[in-house]
Amino acid sequence: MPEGHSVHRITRQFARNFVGKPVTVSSPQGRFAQGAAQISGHIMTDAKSVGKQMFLEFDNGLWLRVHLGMYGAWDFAGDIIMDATIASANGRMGQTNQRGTILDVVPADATADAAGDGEGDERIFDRAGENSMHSIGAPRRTRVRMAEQEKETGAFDTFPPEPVGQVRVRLLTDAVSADLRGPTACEVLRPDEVDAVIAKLGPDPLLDGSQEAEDRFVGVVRRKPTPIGLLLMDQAVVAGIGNVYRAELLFRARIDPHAPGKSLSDEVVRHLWRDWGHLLRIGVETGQMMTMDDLDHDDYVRAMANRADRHWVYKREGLPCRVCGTHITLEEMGARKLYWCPYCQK
DNA sequence: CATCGATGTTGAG
DNA sequence: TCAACCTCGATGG
Repeated sequence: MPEGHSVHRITRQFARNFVGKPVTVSSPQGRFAQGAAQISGHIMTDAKSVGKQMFLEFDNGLWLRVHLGMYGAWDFAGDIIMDATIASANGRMGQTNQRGTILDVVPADATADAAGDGEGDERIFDRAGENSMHSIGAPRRTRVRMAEQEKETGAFDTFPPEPVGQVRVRLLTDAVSADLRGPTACEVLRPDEVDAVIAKLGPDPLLDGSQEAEDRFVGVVRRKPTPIGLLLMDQAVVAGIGNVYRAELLFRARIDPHAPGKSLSDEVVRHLWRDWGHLLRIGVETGQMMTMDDLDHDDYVRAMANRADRHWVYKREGLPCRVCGTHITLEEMGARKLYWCPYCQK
C-alpha cells in the first residue's frame, strides 16, 4: 500500500520505540519462524529505509528486510512513544490525545534518515504544533496501524495483545509490540546482502539530498528513451515513488507522461527530483499524500480531510482538470493506471 | 454479504 | 504479459 513516505514514517516508529532495546521476535503465523529465531533476543541497533524498503539491524549483525508491497501493514501496540510528526498527524486527523507530559520535543528532521530543508517544512511544523502539544515524546498506551495511512484501532486489555489474523512477524519489547502482516518481502539478511539490495535502488531524496544524488537521477533519466511515466515508477531510477506520486509529480511539472526521458531538458528533470523531495517531506511530516500545496487555509483543511480533494489528477478520470477543465484521462502504463491531463501535460 | 480493486513486486511462461 | 502474493476498504445488491 505505501509509497516512500509511509515507509519512512514506520522507520521512525522503530527508531523511537525499538532501537536500543532487546527484541523478542516470533512468527505467530508460522511462516517466518526460522527467520525469527535468527534475530530473537538481540538488541535492535538501527532502523533505516530506502524507498519502499525498510531495514532493521540487530546486534548480531543481521538485518530484517521488509517490503510491505500492496497491502502490508505494521500494527504497533503498547506504550508507544509517538514521533513528534506522527503524533501531530494523528491529532490532525481528529484523534484526541490522552494525558502525558511533554518530555522532549524532537524536530522531525532530527531523525537520522531525514535531510530536511526547504520552506515547506516549517509550515508543516507550525500546523503540527497546534494539534499535538500534550503527547509528543510521552509514551501513550494505544494501538496504531501503519500502512499507507495510519489509524488508531481498537483498545486492548492486556499487553501484549493477542495476535489477530495472519501475523507474519511480531517484534516485542517490554513496552511495545509491532505485528507485520501481508508483506511482499520479509527476510533476514547479512550486511553484504543488505548492501546488494540497496545498490540496486535509485537515490532516495530523504536519504541523500546531495548534489550527487540529484545528478545521478538526472543523468539516468536523460539517457533513456523510456517514457518518463515509467522511469518515475522504476525503483532503480529513483526510489520510493509509486502510482500516486508519479501521476501528481508529472502533472505538477506539466509533463506528458509519454515523453521519453532523453527528450526532457536538464532543468525539467532537476525540477522533478526536487519536487519529489518536497512532496516526500510533506508526506513524511503529515502522513498524508498531499500533492496540492500552496492552498489557502480552507482548501488545505478540506484537502487534508478528504482524499478526493487532495490530488490534481490521481483517481480523477473523467473529472474536469482543476487547472484547465479538460477531462482527466485514464490509461494503462507499466501495468498500472496512469492519470493525466492531456491539455496541461504536453 | 459478495465482489472488486489497490498506494507493489516477483517470477513463471 | 500475467498470475500470485494476501489484506481490507469501498461498492453494490
